[in-house]
Amino acid sequence: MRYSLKSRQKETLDSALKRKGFRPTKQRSAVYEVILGKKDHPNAEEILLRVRRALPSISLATVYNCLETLVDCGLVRQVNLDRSPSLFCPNLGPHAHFKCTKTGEIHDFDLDEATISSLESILPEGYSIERFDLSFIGTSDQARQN
Amino acid sequence: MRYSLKSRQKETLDSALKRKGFRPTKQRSAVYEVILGKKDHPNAEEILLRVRRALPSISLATVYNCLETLVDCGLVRQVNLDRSPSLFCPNLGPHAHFKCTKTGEIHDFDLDEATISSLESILPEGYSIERFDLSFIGTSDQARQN
DNA sequence: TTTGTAATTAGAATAATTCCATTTTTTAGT
DNA sequence: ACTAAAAAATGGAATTATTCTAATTACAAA
Repeated sequence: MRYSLKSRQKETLDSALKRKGFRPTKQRSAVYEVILGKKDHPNAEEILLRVRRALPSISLATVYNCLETLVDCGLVRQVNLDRSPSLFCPNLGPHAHFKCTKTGEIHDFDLDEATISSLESILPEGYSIERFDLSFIGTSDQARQN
Repeated sequence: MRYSLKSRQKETLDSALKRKGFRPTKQRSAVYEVILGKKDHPNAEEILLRVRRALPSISLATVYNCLETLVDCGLVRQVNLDRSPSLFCPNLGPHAHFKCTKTGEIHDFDLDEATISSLESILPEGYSIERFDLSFIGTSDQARQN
């Protein structure tokens, strides 16, 4: 393999930033790495903790700034379930979220083309969709698997 | 017609409260009336303003308390779109929300049985659904119609 | 009608996020 | 490389929605 995972990530990041006219910085890169590094749904505070392992002086304001930039670039998705803090998610494919009311766990479920187009067909003419959020709230008997 | 709209509302409210062991109060009744009175999606602050026309001394804390009770009784639905304040909605039937990024308007779209069951079939065995939220973000060329 | 409990109230507290002013970094042009 | 201009990072203050607290008031069962 010619390129490591990290160097491919870096290229993705840099080209996405450049496309939007943003500058590459080590903070953005560190935040991006942290989000890709673990397939869970951390919030800004948790991301701060993880990023500080590599970049001890980064501030929470910067984490928020970086997240905003990454979301703007389409590299990361922001998820809001009820009134709890925003979560950030590396899964860019179309998917739904399931939140377990017992454990607080959040699971992703990929959506196939048929489901997506049947969802989008709910809206009549004249509505154009930028994105949609589908989330389920309930309980699951799956074990925690982070 | 034997009963006015309001007296039927009052019965619905009182029996739902009683079923859950909550007491009927004029504040709860006023908040409920306000939410049913206009088919839009007001937030707590806006509900406070509207309720004060009938009950000038009601406090914001009470509005929050009443809303929590009404949601708990299943009389009203709480809607959270991105990070903006919670909205409250009298439409109890299964529906999706559409938020227009240009006007901020929120429209409801009823979901039929087929759509609902196809949505629910996204989750595998072992997941039980208490509720789900489906919201679309985009633009619409419909005129504001509140 | 008392009496215990629940609900309302005003204001303080909290939590997530954004804003602001300053410093640091990055980039483009020399 | 050097430097000016623009963008980003930083720490702390400010904001906003919401919840909590402690005191008062209203309800409903006996």
